[in-house]
Amino acid sequence: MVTTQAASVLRGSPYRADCPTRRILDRIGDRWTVLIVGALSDGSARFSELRRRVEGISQKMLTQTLRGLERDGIVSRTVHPEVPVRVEYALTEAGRTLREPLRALEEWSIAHLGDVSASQKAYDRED
Amino acid sequence: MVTTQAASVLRGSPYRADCPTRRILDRIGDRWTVLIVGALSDGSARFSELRRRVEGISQKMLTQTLRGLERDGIVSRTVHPEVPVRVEYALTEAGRTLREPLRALEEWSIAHLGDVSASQKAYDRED
DNA sequence: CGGGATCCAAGCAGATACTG
DNA sequence: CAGTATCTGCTTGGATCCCG
Repeated sequence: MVTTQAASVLRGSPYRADCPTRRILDRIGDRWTVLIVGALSDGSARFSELRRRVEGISQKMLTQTLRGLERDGIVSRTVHPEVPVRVEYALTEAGRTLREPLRALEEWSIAHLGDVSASQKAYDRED
Repeated sequence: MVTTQAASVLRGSPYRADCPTRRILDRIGDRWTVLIVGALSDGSARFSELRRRVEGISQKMLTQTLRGLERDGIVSRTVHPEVPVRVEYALTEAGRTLREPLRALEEWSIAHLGDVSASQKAYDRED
């Protein structure tokens, strides 16, 4: 989507496809972005190290997500032309400022995980 | 995945599939949740009103997302058995506390949209 | 080591038709 | 009005192979 529909959607009010929040959410909502930003919060890391930190991610998704983050200026990519190539990834300044809102979300998650789980169980039991 | 791998993943450190943040992100990252929560921040609304506020959403996705949010205890659903049925949706207490972290994310988006766009253009131009 | 390219399966989401 | 049900296309993402 966001192809032919995009044009017609652009008319609208808030909560629209062109809304900045929407743009960012499309990025951070992709399941891996937050994990990668989190993994890089401790400091820079190379490709294989990231792959180990973000357990469960495939090589394809790691590459793809990193490209997107690099494109958005959230992550920097540095190639060291050594014998076996070494590539370092790190948060940019913008990336570091993103940690705060993400942490807020994480704290909410931790604080409400119990409530959410309980609510889910209650919902599934009846109905 | 998360099937056979899940067991082996459970050993791990942070950034795992069972991590609370991950659970929440799977929910808010689904493209519509944040928009709906935002639309309900102004107060309760009925189905058709929500559909108008969150422009571009299909009836199916609105229903589906609302069910998920109701299950998570973030949104409440009240059926008024009147002549034409009237269904009111509103944020629960938990839902209201979620507005804050989401707003933080939104503010970051607005603050950095320019940087991100510029970075994207620069990235696309070269390379 | 750090990917790029390709193939393919599963799930997500839109359009449409029907219901209490 | 507020959905449910179904059919179907398209995207997402894993697996695999290959390259500098």
